[in-house]
Amino acid sequence: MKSQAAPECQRCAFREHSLFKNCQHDELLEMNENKCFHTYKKGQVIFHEGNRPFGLFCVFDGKVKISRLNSEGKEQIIRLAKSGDTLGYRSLIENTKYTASAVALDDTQACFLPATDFNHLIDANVKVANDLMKMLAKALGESQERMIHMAMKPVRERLAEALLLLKSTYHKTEVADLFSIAISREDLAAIVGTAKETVIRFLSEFKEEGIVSSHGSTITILKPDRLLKISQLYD
Amino acid sequence: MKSQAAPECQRCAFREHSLFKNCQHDELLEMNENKCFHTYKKGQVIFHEGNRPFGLFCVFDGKVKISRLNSEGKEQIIRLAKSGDTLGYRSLIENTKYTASAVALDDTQACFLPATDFNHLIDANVKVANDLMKMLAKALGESQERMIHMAMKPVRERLAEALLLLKSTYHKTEVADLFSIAISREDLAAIVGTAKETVIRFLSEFKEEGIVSSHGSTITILKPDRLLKISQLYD
DNA sequence: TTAGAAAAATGATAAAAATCAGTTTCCGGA
DNA sequence: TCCGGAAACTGATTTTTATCATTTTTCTAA
Repeated sequence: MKSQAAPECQRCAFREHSLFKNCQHDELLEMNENKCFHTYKKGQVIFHEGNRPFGLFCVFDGKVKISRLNSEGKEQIIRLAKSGDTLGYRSLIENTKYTASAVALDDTQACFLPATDFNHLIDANVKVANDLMKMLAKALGESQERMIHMAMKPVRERLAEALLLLKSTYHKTEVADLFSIAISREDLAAIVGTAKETVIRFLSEFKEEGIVSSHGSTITILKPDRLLKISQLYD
Repeated sequence: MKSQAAPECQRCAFREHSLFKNCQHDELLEMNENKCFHTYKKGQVIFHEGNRPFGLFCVFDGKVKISRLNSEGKEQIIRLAKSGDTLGYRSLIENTKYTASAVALDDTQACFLPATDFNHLIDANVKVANDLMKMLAKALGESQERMIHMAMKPVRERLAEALLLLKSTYHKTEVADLFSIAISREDLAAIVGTAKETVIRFLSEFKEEGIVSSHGSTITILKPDRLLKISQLYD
């Protein structure tokens, strides 16, 4: 991986769709001064469950999973983060320890904004505070939706949903064609909330039905519309 | 049920533990002017999934379930609300339709604050806005926790957890003794996320083990500590 | 290019939970 | 207090998912 220079906040391509879209120019300059640029190899831990948060992470490049392990070592992925997404804001607001860990799924670059700067920003800029509030509300809605799906939908439908989630997280909209992703069956099972063998079995079904194809760990979605229908069977 | 006069916000006993704990006196007076007091019989709908929110509800007396139905008519309870709790704030902030319905579990009284007043309040009072932000963050944490438990914990443990949730929601701390609650097995199953027969079976196990007792729909928790242990088996 | 390890895939079986079909208990009103 | 409907409970069975064991495929690095 070639090392890159830290991107400047005021020129960051992802800012327009991030929490910082309503920052003023001087605020961006200050943020840019105080932030700290980090790179993480695939599989590396960005922060760890139980630790105290000292600031906010903002993903610049790569993908991140936010997940929790239970006492038996089974993992559940809570959400995925991509460029422009922020990590750790909930613990920061609640002023509690991290309740989940963040791990790079690909080689990842992220900026770190110290807690004091973050707090100062939301105190100073009402627009940003409002955007943060909306972000929380949106995340809450998504989390409740997910909770309900865990309780009510069988694995086959949750798997269809998970594949569509991956598509929407990873797909570059410019590319019109088929969507492919390399993901371990273990990670996929940790999103769906099931065992990896069960994921493999339903994936095999999807393959037989011509909905997806696969080679090694790479899954190609052939018919996203079919997946959508499957995921909505009991809505 | 004897009809009561609408309580005054500025004297409301639940205000200290509510979203409005940091309201100023004049704000409370104005809120009191603009609010609208409602009473609901047990089982009555307070708001309905799919409808547009026009304001915020604040429970004065009684208990409320917030839940969703799937296409097969199966219900999942998202959360319970009691005196001092607010309903509908997420939809209001996101400016979207309700994604769940609120139904009175007992005879319930609630105040309704129009959206414009609510919005005006959080624009005018930074403390309230901050409390709202913290409330959202807390709710998000709880929702994620619940999602993870749905995915990772078996029914027996989720039932133990649900019984403790009911205890913490309904129990008046003054009363030191045993906690009892009348709740239909159907509602209990809708909290746990399982079938009512399954709830009944595990309740029978708990009874055999002397952890709870029951008569009709009333469940008495004899050994809350045992429930806590059971609920934490795989944490 | 090929050996060996890791991950995907498949098969067999066990465990957990849902569903269906009853029976018993509870509770409110005549 | 007795009757009837509703809800709690129990049992039998099926369905769904997890687990364990094994084979096959893929990927990597010598």
